[in-house]
Amino acid sequence: MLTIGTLAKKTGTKVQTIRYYEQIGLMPEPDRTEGGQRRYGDAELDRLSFVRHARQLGFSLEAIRELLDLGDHPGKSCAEADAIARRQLKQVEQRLARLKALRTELKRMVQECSGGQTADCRVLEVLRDHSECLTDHEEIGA
Amino acid sequence: MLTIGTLAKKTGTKVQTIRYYEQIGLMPEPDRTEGGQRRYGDAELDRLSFVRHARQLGFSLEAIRELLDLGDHPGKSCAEADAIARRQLKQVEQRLARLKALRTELKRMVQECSGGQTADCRVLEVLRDHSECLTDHEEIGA
DNA sequence: CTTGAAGCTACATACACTGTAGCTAATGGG
DNA sequence: CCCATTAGCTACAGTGTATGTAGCTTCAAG
Repeated sequence: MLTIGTLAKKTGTKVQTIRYYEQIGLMPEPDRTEGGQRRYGDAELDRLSFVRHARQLGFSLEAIRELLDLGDHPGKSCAEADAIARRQLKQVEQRLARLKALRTELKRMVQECSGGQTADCRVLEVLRDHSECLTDHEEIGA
Repeated sequence: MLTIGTLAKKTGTKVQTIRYYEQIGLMPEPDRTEGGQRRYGDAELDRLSFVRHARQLGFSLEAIRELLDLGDHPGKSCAEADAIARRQLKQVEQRLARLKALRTELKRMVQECSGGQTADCRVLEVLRDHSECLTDHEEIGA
């Protein structure tokens, strides 16, 4: 039986985050000691590892909820899990494209800064005047 | 004199967002009509354009606050603005690198899915067992 | 039996908005 | 001048994904 702290260490999660996952129903309510402390078994360790790994791959908690549910029904079609993963891949590719445009713009901004006074600063100038941008970039909220 | 709605349209911002920026002190308190409605001039239009453009480039509101402050003092050294932009560029490059690793992993996951039952689903399997990953990826919170 | 680490709950905070409810002002047409 | 519509107003709650804090309790080792 693992304490919450041990589980946290084993999965690279903060203790609060585990309690948060429990609160939103992503992790089950575990057994408790007489004193009221949480104790976890291997099933919980596996589940939390799955969650953390999926989070590292950028899946939302909602997507993870679906994936967990699919995993709980071994007879179900794999197609849904595949769709979720494909959706995620697409999102990642979109973000990549946007970030690349941003990098270009930022690089240009920084390269042109001559180190003088802010009155002539290229960084501020570029920010002031969008028309100077060579690329499209619409990053907000990504 | 522009209404908040016109300003919103011209800058591609939601009306609420403009009021939010005012609330957090990023935009000044504008003049009001007798009836209490906000009216904006060109200075505000410029300022908001600057803010939105910087947001599109991924700068945080805090960074933007600093940049605005630098812009208000034309005699100051450009170095600070440059440092902020460089910091931002570095962040973008880090995110790019991480996203590339993620894409690789997700692509592999999706390619291997044979479309059978979830019991044999490669997508779920990969998520279950981190050791199957070929690349490092530590995306959370990016 | 004591001590100190680790656990507990409940609540606040972060970021950058977005949405809602319920009301008021401004504007254009008849 | 009156009415309807559009746009504005405030105040507050909610989003997602945690993280931090205060003040208390339990557990395990010595």
